[in-house]
Amino acid sequence: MRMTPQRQLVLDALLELEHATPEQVCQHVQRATPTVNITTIYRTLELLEELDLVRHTHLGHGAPKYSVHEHEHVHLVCHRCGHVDESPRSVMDELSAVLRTAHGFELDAGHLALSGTCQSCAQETP
Amino acid sequence: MRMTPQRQLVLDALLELEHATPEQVCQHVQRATPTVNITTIYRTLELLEELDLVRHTHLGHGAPKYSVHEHEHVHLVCHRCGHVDESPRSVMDELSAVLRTAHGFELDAGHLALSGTCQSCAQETP
DNA sequence: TTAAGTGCAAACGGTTTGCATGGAT
DNA sequence: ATCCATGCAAACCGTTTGCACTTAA
Repeated sequence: MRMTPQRQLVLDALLELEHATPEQVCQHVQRATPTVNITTIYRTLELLEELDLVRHTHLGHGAPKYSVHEHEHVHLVCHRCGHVDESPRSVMDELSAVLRTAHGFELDAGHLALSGTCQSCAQETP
Repeated sequence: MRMTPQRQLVLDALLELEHATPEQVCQHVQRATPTVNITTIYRTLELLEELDLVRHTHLGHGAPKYSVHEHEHVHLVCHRCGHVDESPRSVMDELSAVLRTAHGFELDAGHLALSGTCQSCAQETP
């Protein structure tokens, strides 16, 4: 693999943006180098993910979010306001164990988000 | 609301198919009535969801799955083979309580799937 | 001089919109 | 006469593909 300027830019963007859609990564990269094409963003994200440098999470609607593969956490998406909160992975430990024994299922807590109603939205309609 | 033939067909399809994408619902409906347009499927699914007769779940990639709003369960999606298993909602009770106290987050266990590796895929690469 | 990386355009799957027609009240 | 529901076509967003051009090994 060659660490081309484009690839470095994508990685830099992810380090800065924390969680970003391919589209957002592209915009960020294009501020520095406007010629970079979104196709390259997609291809680079796929590559970086194969190298385990990057992960993506499906938040429910629309495009997935990419982030550097560190500090894993669980995503809590509010389906009313769209706000995304985070919780340490450890909150899933118990569930993880249950699913393993009951289904033989190895949970990957980071990959899919949890959906629900966030605190402030829940207060609006008590 | 008027229960038109099209709407009844969509509801019937969901009762029969259990979990289906809008596309799959459409194909099923069109076997009985080929003239029904996919736009109507989308509009009807949205309507039925507002009436709480129907729910949709994001399984990660591609189109969401719709089902009649009964016997709620958690979806376990294998990100290797794509297989979807189900688990009773109660497996999330503990997590649900933790998220409520720690984040004020009201978990909606049915709406988003859990991602991981299913039993048979896990055995292939032990 | 071969292979990998890129940009561009075009296709794609899934979804939404605008608009004109049709039926039920 | 009005309004809701439908079909159709076109636009839309996010993503992937094919292909030609470039560049580094």
